[in-house]
Amino acid sequence: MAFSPDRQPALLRRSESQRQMAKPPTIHAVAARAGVSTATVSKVVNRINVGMSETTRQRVEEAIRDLGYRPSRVGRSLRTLRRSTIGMAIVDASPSFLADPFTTNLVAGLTNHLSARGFGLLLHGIKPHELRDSVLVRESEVDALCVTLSGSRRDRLSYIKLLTELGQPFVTFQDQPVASAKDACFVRQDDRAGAVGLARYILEKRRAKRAVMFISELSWPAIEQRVSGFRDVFDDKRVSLDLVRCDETSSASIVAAAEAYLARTAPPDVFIGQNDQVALTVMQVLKRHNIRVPGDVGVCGFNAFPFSGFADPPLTTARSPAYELGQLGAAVILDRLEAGHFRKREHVLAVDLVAGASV
Amino acid sequence: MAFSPDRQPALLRRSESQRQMAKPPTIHAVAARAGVSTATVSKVVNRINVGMSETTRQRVEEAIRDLGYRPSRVGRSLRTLRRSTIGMAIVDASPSFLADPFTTNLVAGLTNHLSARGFGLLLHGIKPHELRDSVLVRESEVDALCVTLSGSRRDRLSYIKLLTELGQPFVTFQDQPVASAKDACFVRQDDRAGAVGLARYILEKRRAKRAVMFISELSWPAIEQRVSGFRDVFDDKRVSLDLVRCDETSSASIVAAAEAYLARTAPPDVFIGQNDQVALTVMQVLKRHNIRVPGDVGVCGFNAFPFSGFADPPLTTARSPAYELGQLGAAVILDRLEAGHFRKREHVLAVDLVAGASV
DNA sequence: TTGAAAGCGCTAACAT
DNA sequence: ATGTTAGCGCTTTCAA
Repeated sequence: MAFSPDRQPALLRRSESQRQMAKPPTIHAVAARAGVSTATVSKVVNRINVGMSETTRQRVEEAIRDLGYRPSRVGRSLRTLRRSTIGMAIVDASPSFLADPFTTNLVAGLTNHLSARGFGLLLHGIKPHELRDSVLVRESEVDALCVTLSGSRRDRLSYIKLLTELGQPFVTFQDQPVASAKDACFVRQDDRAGAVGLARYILEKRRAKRAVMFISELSWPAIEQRVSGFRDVFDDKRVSLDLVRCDETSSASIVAAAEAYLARTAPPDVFIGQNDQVALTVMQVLKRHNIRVPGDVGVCGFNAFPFSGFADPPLTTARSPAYELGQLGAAVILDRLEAGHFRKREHVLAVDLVAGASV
Repeated sequence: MAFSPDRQPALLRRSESQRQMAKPPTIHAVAARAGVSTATVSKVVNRINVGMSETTRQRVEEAIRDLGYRPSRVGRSLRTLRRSTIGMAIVDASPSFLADPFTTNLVAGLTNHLSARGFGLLLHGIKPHELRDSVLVRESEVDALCVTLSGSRRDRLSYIKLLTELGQPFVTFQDQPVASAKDACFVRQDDRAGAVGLARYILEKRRAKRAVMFISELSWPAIEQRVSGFRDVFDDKRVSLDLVRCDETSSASIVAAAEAYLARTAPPDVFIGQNDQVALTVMQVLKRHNIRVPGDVGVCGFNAFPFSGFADPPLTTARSPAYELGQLGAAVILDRLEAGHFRKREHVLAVDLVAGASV
């Protein structure tokens, strides 16, 4: 039965105009060439070799090689209702959402674990107000979702509600468990305990009455936990804690905030950065003001990213197991897909003190 | 016609045992609920509203909302033969392949551009010898590929040959054009010119007879270009250039290499890092040896990652437009998909000198 | 203004 | 040991 050109759908006509785009061979082409049925080809591709003659297998493999056949994951997914793909949504206002070493290592841990098991990671950076309209939410294309959220507690709850309504399992990183999210798992590190450890260490090393912490304008759950950890220890010991907000993705903004703070008050006893980048930047400002670290003031960061140890002095900080969190999240979600439910609602990894020489 | 349970495929049976996994509503469910055909639902979903009654549209939208229907991208892709997904393969030996700020910014630029246009980015970190067996290569699941390659020129050529044979368009980042790759585009920055600029700047600022450059064990095309740029200028002015190899992903390895170098010879006039991390780490080692920068020796890096400016002294380096490369790569590949061919074989972005105070 | 129907590439139960 | 067949969810042409 010959098709008249007009009967062809517009889409196919368009792609036909793309000369380079020779249509890739399908399982039918392989079957025809090998002189077998598509079912047989499928079995060879999927290594279901029970009771298949060696010669047939070889003929099929030859045909696959000759034609350069690559099975279409789309066809398979439609049939099996599995996509072997996990979506990762990083909800962040900054276009350089991937610039933070924490996120970066998290994603690396995720992909490495997933890749090794034949799963792909579909990455999406999403602006906070765009989550509802994002492809990941609007359309169904992954087996499960991973998210790192930002914004106020209220915002985050609304995102979690939105995700829950999708009816897809998801893992959130660095967020507190939410009971109403039934098919979700909360993977995080113990930021609070990490901050408590740092705070105690600081008070061991030096007498302190005043501390200041530089944090981001955008609220992140992990940062709130860190603040709360510091505050608990400091309150107990009657140490005051100022909070200074800045755009932590911009060194200029951190510098400006530090300069402004130093202009308006005498140096405190301790400067705390919400992460290492902030702490190191503040340390440079202190140097320019001839304020010695740790002589005059102490400085500490958070995350222990690789080069924090090579600052001068080496930064006192806490090691965030970001890569491990990513791996764990991947493992947890693959297990969920197998078992049909999350075995635990929450996983918490420890944060260890890294004693530098800046406190 | 009733199905006996036994007739159900194993896969469906298995997923049935996953109680939480209620099968998501399909376009048929929506059609049934709205009392229209699937064709009509499809038109509503895709906003093809020509000649559709307002009431029908509303009924359909209501049904969509009531059921929480999300169109399946798999079904659509199978029909349209488009996946709206770009694969990104980062061929790197290190499991923390995403840790490098350059790569990180590249990927951020890619996803941001793609996300905004409804495309997803499927991320895969791949070990050099595993490319041939990776899902991205073995199976067909994306419209096009992006790659950053590593290894010797010969290795890279073999990867490019492999990718060419897939019959899929691809973009490589930071690699030299290869004529035999017909349906490929080479997007890179002018590393060579960047190095030439740095070398000239160094020789303007100080008399130098000996330079040493710390580079990675694994060969990267961009690094080769940088070496070649430095060498050209230095050869011309009779400045010697030693190359020292180390594992640039490990600060311990950089430190060890620097210590070993200093133990075996007098300090040279200039230390060059293949990137900022290497340069900053070397600078710390110099400090510990009481070798002043830039008093005794000059130091320069490459990439100008955000915190290189806050080292002490601020690092002299060259700004790599990694984020822009990612955006450009995305734009180039989407255009290829539309036009049917790459309009240019190569795109080169400039690398600008960042004069710090370390030279 | 709407619907019927074909078919995208693949898998797996069942028949042969 | 291999083949037949139905159908996964969707889009689009053409008919009504």
